Amino acid sequence: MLSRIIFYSIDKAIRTYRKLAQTNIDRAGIAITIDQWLVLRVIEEDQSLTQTEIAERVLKDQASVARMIALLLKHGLLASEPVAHDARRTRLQVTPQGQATLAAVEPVILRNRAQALQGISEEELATLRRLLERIYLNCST
Amino acid sequence: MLSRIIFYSIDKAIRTYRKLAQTNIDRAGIAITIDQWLVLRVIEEDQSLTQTEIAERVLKDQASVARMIALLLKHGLLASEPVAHDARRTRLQVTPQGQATLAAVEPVILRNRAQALQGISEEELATLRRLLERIYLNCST
DNA sequence: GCAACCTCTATGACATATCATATGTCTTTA
DNA sequence: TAAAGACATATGATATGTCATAGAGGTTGC
Repeated sequence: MLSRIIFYSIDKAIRTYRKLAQTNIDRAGIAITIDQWLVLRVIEEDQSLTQTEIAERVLKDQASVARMIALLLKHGLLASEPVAHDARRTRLQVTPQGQATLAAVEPVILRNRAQALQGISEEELATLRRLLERIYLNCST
Repeated sequence: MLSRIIFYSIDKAIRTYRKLAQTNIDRAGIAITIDQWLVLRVIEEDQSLTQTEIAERVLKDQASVARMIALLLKHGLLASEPVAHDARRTRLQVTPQGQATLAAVEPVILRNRAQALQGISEEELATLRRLLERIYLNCST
Protein backbone atom coordinates (compact mmCIF):
# COMPACT_ATOMS: atom_id res chain seq x y z
CA MET A 1 0.00 0.00 0.00
CA LEU A 2 1.35 3.35 -1.01
CA SER A 3 -0.41 4.99 1.91
CA ARG A 4 1.90 3.20 4.33
CA ILE A 5 4.96 4.83 2.88
CA ILE A 6 5.95 7.93 4.77
CA PHE A 7 7.25 9.69 1.69
CA TYR A 8 3.86 9.31 0.16
CA SER A 9 2.36 11.11 3.16
CA ILE A 10 4.93 13.87 2.97
CA ASP A 11 4.33 14.32 -0.73
CA LYS A 12 0.58 14.33 -0.28
CA ALA A 13 0.69 16.95 2.45
CA ILE A 14 2.95 19.35 0.60
CA ARG A 15 1.15 18.96 -2.72
CA THR A 16 -2.22 19.58 -1.19
CA TYR A 17 -0.91 22.61 0.64
CA ARG A 18 0.63 24.00 -2.50
CA LYS A 19 -2.58 23.53 -4.40
CA LEU A 20 -4.57 25.25 -1.67
CA ALA A 21 -2.10 28.12 -1.61
CA GLN A 22 -2.11 28.62 -5.36
CA THR A 23 -5.87 28.36 -5.59
CA ASN A 24 -6.32 31.04 -2.96
CA ILE A 25 -3.79 33.34 -4.60
CA ASP A 26 -5.56 32.91 -7.94
CA ARG A 27 -8.90 33.46 -6.29
CA ALA A 28 -7.65 36.72 -4.79
CA GLY A 29 -6.94 37.86 -8.33
CA ILE A 30 -3.16 38.03 -7.83
CA ALA A 31 -1.10 37.07 -10.86
CA ILE A 32 1.87 35.23 -9.39
CA THR A 33 2.85 31.64 -8.70
CA ILE A 34 3.84 30.55 -5.19
CA ASP A 35 7.32 29.78 -6.38
CA GLN A 36 7.72 33.24 -7.89
CA TRP A 37 6.30 34.75 -4.73
CA LEU A 38 8.90 32.95 -2.64
CA VAL A 39 11.71 34.19 -4.85
CA LEU A 40 10.35 37.73 -4.83
CA ARG A 41 10.11 37.66 -1.06
CA VAL A 42 13.68 36.51 -0.64
CA ILE A 43 14.91 39.23 -2.99
CA GLU A 44 12.97 41.83 -1.07
CA GLU A 45 14.72 40.78 2.12
CA ASP A 46 18.16 41.06 0.58
CA GLN A 47 18.66 42.61 -2.81
CA SER A 48 22.34 41.82 -2.94
CA LEU A 49 21.94 38.05 -3.26
CA THR A 50 23.19 36.20 -6.29
CA GLN A 51 20.91 33.77 -8.09
CA THR A 52 22.82 30.89 -6.60
CA GLU A 53 22.28 32.25 -3.10
CA ILE A 54 18.61 32.81 -3.78
CA ALA A 55 18.36 29.26 -5.07
CA GLU A 56 19.88 27.92 -1.86
CA ARG A 57 17.45 29.88 0.28
CA VAL A 58 14.36 28.71 -1.60
CA LEU A 59 15.64 25.13 -2.08
CA LYS A 60 15.65 25.38 -5.81
CA ASP A 61 18.04 25.03 -8.67
CA GLN A 62 19.89 28.05 -10.01
CA ALA A 63 18.38 27.34 -13.42
CA SER A 64 14.86 27.45 -12.02
CA VAL A 65 15.59 30.69 -10.21
CA ALA A 66 17.04 32.25 -13.36
CA ARG A 67 13.81 31.50 -15.21
CA MET A 68 11.59 32.74 -12.42
CA ILE A 69 13.56 35.96 -12.23
CA ALA A 70 13.21 36.36 -15.99
CA LEU A 71 9.44 36.04 -15.59
CA LEU A 72 9.33 38.43 -12.64
CA LEU A 73 11.25 40.98 -14.72
CA LYS A 74 8.95 40.43 -17.67
CA HIS A 75 5.89 40.92 -15.48
CA GLY A 76 7.29 44.09 -13.95
CA LEU A 77 7.53 42.81 -10.39
CA LEU A 78 11.31 43.08 -10.43
CA ALA A 79 13.71 45.52 -12.05
CA SER A 80 17.42 45.06 -12.63
CA GLU A 81 20.34 47.41 -12.90
CA PRO A 82 24.03 46.78 -13.49
CA VAL A 83 26.36 46.27 -10.55
CA ALA A 84 29.41 48.55 -10.64
CA HIS A 85 32.06 46.19 -9.35
CA ASP A 86 30.95 43.00 -11.09
CA ALA A 87 29.77 42.92 -14.68
CA ARG A 88 28.47 39.36 -14.39
CA ARG A 89 25.71 40.35 -12.03
CA THR A 90 22.76 42.71 -11.98
CA ARG A 91 21.20 44.20 -8.90
CA LEU A 92 17.59 43.14 -8.55
CA GLN A 93 14.98 45.43 -7.08
CA VAL A 94 11.39 44.76 -6.19
CA THR A 95 9.29 47.32 -8.07
CA PRO A 96 6.33 49.14 -6.49
CA GLN A 97 4.13 46.68 -8.36
CA GLY A 98 6.17 43.88 -6.84
CA GLN A 99 5.76 45.41 -3.38
CA ALA A 100 2.04 45.65 -3.91
CA THR A 101 1.89 42.02 -4.95
CA LEU A 102 3.86 40.93 -1.91
CA ALA A 103 1.56 42.91 0.32
CA ALA A 104 -1.50 41.40 -1.30
CA VAL A 105 -0.23 37.84 -1.04
CA GLU A 106 0.89 38.05 2.57
CA PRO A 107 -2.52 37.77 4.25
CA VAL A 108 -3.57 35.01 1.86
CA ILE A 109 -0.51 32.97 2.81
CA LEU A 110 -1.13 33.53 6.51
CA ARG A 111 -4.68 32.33 6.16
CA ASN A 112 -3.54 29.29 4.21
CA ARG A 113 -1.06 28.36 6.89
CA ALA A 114 -3.59 28.81 9.65
CA GLN A 115 -6.03 26.60 7.80
CA ALA A 116 -3.45 23.94 7.06
CA LEU A 117 -2.24 23.78 10.66
CA GLN A 118 -5.62 23.79 12.37
CA GLY A 119 -5.70 21.49 15.37
CA ILE A 120 -1.94 21.01 15.48
CA SER A 121 -0.25 22.23 18.63
CA GLU A 122 3.01 24.14 18.87
CA GLU A 123 4.57 21.09 20.42
CA GLU A 124 3.43 18.84 17.61
CA LEU A 125 4.73 21.35 15.12
CA ALA A 126 8.11 21.24 16.80
CA THR A 127 8.10 17.45 16.63
CA LEU A 128 7.14 17.55 12.98
CA ARG A 129 9.92 19.99 12.25
CA ARG A 130 12.45 17.89 14.11
CA LEU A 131 11.53 14.67 12.32
CA LEU A 132 11.56 16.30 8.91
CA GLU A 133 14.92 17.84 9.66
CA ARG A 134 16.20 14.41 10.61
CA ILE A 135 15.03 12.98 7.30
CA TYR A 136 16.67 15.85 5.50
CA LEU A 137 19.96 15.26 7.27
CA ASN A 138 19.79 11.51 6.68
CA CYS A 139 19.32 12.14 2.98
CA SER A 140 22.04 14.72 2.58
CA THR A 141 24.92 12.62 3.79
CA MET B 1 13.17 33.19 8.50
CA LEU B 2 12.04 30.63 5.97
CA SER B 3 13.39 27.86 8.14
CA ARG B 4 10.71 28.53 10.73
CA ILE B 5 7.94 27.75 8.26
CA ILE B 6 6.80 24.17 8.47
CA PHE B 7 6.03 23.93 4.77
CA TYR B 8 9.60 24.83 4.08
CA SER B 9 10.69 21.89 6.22
CA ILE B 10 8.28 19.55 4.51
CA ASP B 11 9.42 20.67 1.10
CA LYS B 12 13.07 20.37 2.05
CA ALA B 13 12.64 16.83 3.36
CA ILE B 14 10.77 15.51 0.37
CA ARG B 15 13.01 17.21 -2.18
CA THR B 16 16.15 15.89 -0.57
CA TYR B 17 14.68 12.42 -0.40
CA ARG B 18 13.67 12.54 -4.03
CA LYS B 19 17.10 13.65 -5.04
CA LEU B 20 18.72 10.87 -3.03
CA ALA B 21 16.36 8.33 -4.56
CA GLN B 22 16.97 9.45 -8.12
CA THR B 23 20.71 9.65 -7.65
CA ASN B 24 20.83 6.10 -6.36
CA ILE B 25 18.67 4.80 -9.19
CA ASP B 26 20.91 6.52 -11.71
CA ARG B 27 23.99 5.21 -9.97
CA ALA B 28 22.62 1.67 -10.18
CA GLY B 29 22.48 2.15 -13.94
CA ILE B 30 18.69 1.93 -14.13
CA ALA B 31 17.08 4.15 -16.75
CA ILE B 32 13.87 5.31 -15.11
CA THR B 33 12.68 8.31 -13.12
CA ILE B 34 11.13 7.87 -9.69
CA ASP B 35 7.85 9.19 -10.97
CA GLN B 36 7.80 6.72 -13.83
CA TRP B 37 8.74 3.97 -11.42
CA LEU B 38 5.82 4.80 -9.19
CA VAL B 39 3.39 4.72 -12.12
CA LEU B 40 4.85 1.46 -13.39
CA ARG B 41 4.52 -0.08 -9.96
CA VAL B 42 0.89 0.91 -9.63
CA ILE B 43 0.10 -0.50 -13.06
CA GLU B 44 1.81 -3.76 -12.15
CA GLU B 45 -0.43 -4.08 -9.12
CA ASP B 46 -3.59 -3.56 -11.12
CA GLN B 47 -3.52 -3.50 -14.89
CA SER B 48 -7.16 -2.59 -15.22
CA LEU B 49 -6.81 0.93 -13.86
CA THR B 50 -7.62 3.95 -15.98
CA GLN B 51 -5.18 6.82 -16.23
CA THR B 52 -7.38 8.88 -13.96
CA GLU B 53 -7.35 6.15 -11.32
CA ILE B 54 -3.61 5.79 -11.61
CA ALA B 55 -3.27 9.55 -11.24
CA GLU B 56 -5.30 9.47 -8.03
CA ARG B 57 -3.18 6.71 -6.57
CA VAL B 58 0.11 8.41 -7.29
CA LEU B 59 -1.18 11.90 -6.41
CA LYS B 60 -0.60 13.27 -9.86
CA ASP B 61 -2.52 14.88 -12.64
CA GLN B 62 -4.06 12.77 -15.39
CA ALA B 63 -2.08 14.81 -17.91
CA SER B 64 1.19 13.99 -16.18
CA VAL B 65 0.30 10.32 -16.01
CA ALA B 66 -0.60 10.29 -19.70
CA ARG B 67 2.83 11.63 -20.56
CA MET B 68 4.65 9.25 -18.25
CA ILE B 69 2.78 6.31 -19.73
CA ALA B 70 3.71 7.52 -23.20
CA LEU B 71 7.36 7.50 -22.14
CA LEU B 72 7.09 4.09 -20.50
CA LEU B 73 5.58 2.73 -23.72
CA LYS B 74 8.29 4.37 -25.78
CA HIS B 75 10.99 2.89 -23.57
CA GLY B 76 9.48 -0.56 -23.75
CA LEU B 77 8.65 -0.93 -20.06
CA LEU B 78 4.93 -0.99 -20.79
CA ALA B 79 2.86 -2.42 -23.63
CA SER B 80 -0.72 -1.61 -24.51
CA GLU B 81 -3.50 -3.49 -26.20
CA PRO B 82 -7.09 -2.55 -27.01
CA VAL B 83 -9.84 -3.27 -24.52
CA ALA B 84 -12.71 -5.23 -26.04
CA HIS B 85 -15.65 -3.59 -24.31
CA ASP B 86 -14.42 0.02 -24.28
CA ALA B 87 -12.74 1.63 -27.26
CA ARG B 88 -11.65 4.65 -25.25
CA ARG B 89 -9.18 2.69 -23.23
CA THR B 90 -6.19 0.45 -23.73
CA ARG B 91 -5.05 -2.25 -21.40
CA LEU B 92 -1.58 -1.59 -20.09
CA GLN B 93 0.85 -4.37 -19.34
CA VAL B 94 4.23 -4.30 -17.73
CA THR B 95 6.66 -5.91 -20.16
CA PRO B 96 9.41 -8.31 -19.09
CA GLN B 97 11.80 -5.38 -19.37
CA GLY B 98 9.47 -3.42 -17.13
CA GLN B 99 9.39 -6.27 -14.63
CA ALA B 100 13.16 -6.41 -14.64
CA THR B 101 13.35 -2.70 -14.02
CA LEU B 102 10.91 -2.90 -11.14
CA ALA B 103 12.90 -5.75 -9.63
CA ALA B 104 16.13 -3.81 -9.99
CA VAL B 105 14.73 -0.64 -8.45
CA GLU B 106 13.09 -2.31 -5.47
CA PRO B 107 16.20 -2.89 -3.35
CA VAL B 108 17.50 0.58 -4.16
CA ILE B 109 14.28 2.13 -2.90
CA LEU B 110 14.36 0.04 0.26
CA ARG B 111 17.90 1.14 0.97
CA ASN B 112 16.95 4.77 0.35
CA ARG B 113 14.07 4.56 2.79
CA ALA B 114 16.19 2.91 5.41
CA GLN B 115 18.81 5.60 5.07
CA ALA B 116 16.27 8.42 5.15
CA LEU B 117 14.56 7.08 8.26
CA GLN B 118 17.65 6.23 10.29
CA GLY B 119 17.21 7.05 13.94
CA ILE B 120 13.47 7.56 13.70
CA SER B 121 11.36 5.16 15.76
CA GLU B 122 8.17 3.46 14.68
CA GLU B 123 6.29 5.63 17.13
CA GLU B 124 7.76 8.82 15.72
CA LEU B 125 6.92 7.62 12.25
CA ALA B 126 3.32 7.13 13.29
CA THR B 127 3.24 10.64 14.74
CA LEU B 128 4.73 12.04 11.57
CA ARG B 129 2.17 10.24 9.48
CA ARG B 130 -0.68 11.44 11.66
CA LEU B 131 0.40 15.08 11.54
CA LEU B 132 0.92 15.04 7.79
CA GLU B 133 -2.46 13.44 7.32
CA ARG B 134 -3.97 16.18 9.43
CA ILE B 135 -2.38 18.85 7.24
CA TYR B 136 -3.63 17.07 4.17
CA LEU B 137 -7.17 16.96 5.52
CA ASN B 138 -7.04 20.59 6.59
CA CYS B 139 -6.01 21.58 3.08
CA SER B 140 -8.54 19.48 1.22
CA THR B 141 -11.63 20.96 2.77
C1' DG C 1 50.70 39.70 -16.28
C1' DC C 2 48.72 35.73 -17.65
C1' DA C 3 47.18 30.99 -17.29
C1' DA C 4 44.31 28.19 -14.64
C1' DC C 5 40.54 28.23 -12.00
C1' DC C 6 36.31 29.84 -10.06
C1' DT C 7 31.85 32.43 -10.26
C1' DC C 8 27.56 34.35 -12.34
C1' DT C 9 24.01 34.05 -15.47
C1' DA C 10 21.67 32.08 -19.33
C1' DT C 11 19.99 28.36 -21.91
C1' DG C 12 19.36 23.65 -24.20
C1' DA C 13 17.24 19.29 -23.35
C1' DC C 14 14.15 16.57 -21.19
C1' DA C 15 10.73 15.36 -17.48
C1' DT C 16 7.03 16.78 -14.65
C1' DA C 17 2.90 19.96 -12.79
C1' DT C 18 -1.26 22.15 -13.87
C1' DC C 19 -5.11 23.89 -16.34
C1' DA C 20 -7.86 23.90 -20.22
C1' DT C 21 -9.64 21.79 -23.99
C1' DA C 22 -10.11 18.64 -28.02
C1' DT C 23 -11.64 14.23 -29.63
C1' DG C 24 -13.64 10.07 -29.47
C1' DT C 25 -16.46 6.91 -26.85
C1' DC C 26 -19.76 5.20 -23.55
C1' DT C 27 -24.11 5.98 -20.73
C1' DT C 28 -28.16 7.96 -19.28
C1' DT C 29 -32.35 10.26 -19.92
C1' DA C 30 -36.19 12.34 -21.94
C1' DT D 1 -33.25 6.31 -30.02
C1' DA D 2 -31.41 10.87 -30.27
C1' DA D 3 -29.58 14.36 -27.48
C1' DA D 4 -27.16 15.45 -23.34
C1' DG D 5 -23.97 14.30 -20.14
C1' DA D 6 -20.07 11.68 -18.33
C1' DC D 7 -15.71 9.43 -19.18
C1' DA D 8 -10.92 8.19 -21.21
C1' DT D 9 -7.16 9.81 -23.38
C1' DA D 10 -4.26 13.15 -25.70
C1' DT D 11 -2.21 17.52 -26.22
C1' DG D 12 -1.31 22.75 -26.16
C1' DA D 13 0.47 26.30 -23.21
C1' DT D 14 3.04 27.76 -19.52
C1' DA D 15 5.84 27.08 -15.28
C1' DT D 16 9.07 24.45 -12.76
C1' DG D 17 12.86 20.71 -11.75
C1' DT D 18 17.28 18.94 -13.00
C1' DC D 19 21.58 18.34 -15.28
C1' DA D 20 24.90 19.94 -18.23
C1' DT D 21 27.26 23.43 -20.39
C1' DA D 22 28.21 27.83 -22.73
C1' DG D 23 30.00 32.39 -22.40
C1' DA D 24 31.42 36.23 -20.07
C1' DG D 25 33.71 37.92 -16.24
C1' DG D 26 36.43 37.70 -11.73
C1' DT D 27 40.43 35.86 -8.79
C1' DT D 28 44.57 33.60 -7.60
C1' DG D 29 49.17 31.91 -7.91
C1' DC D 30 53.16 31.72 -10.10
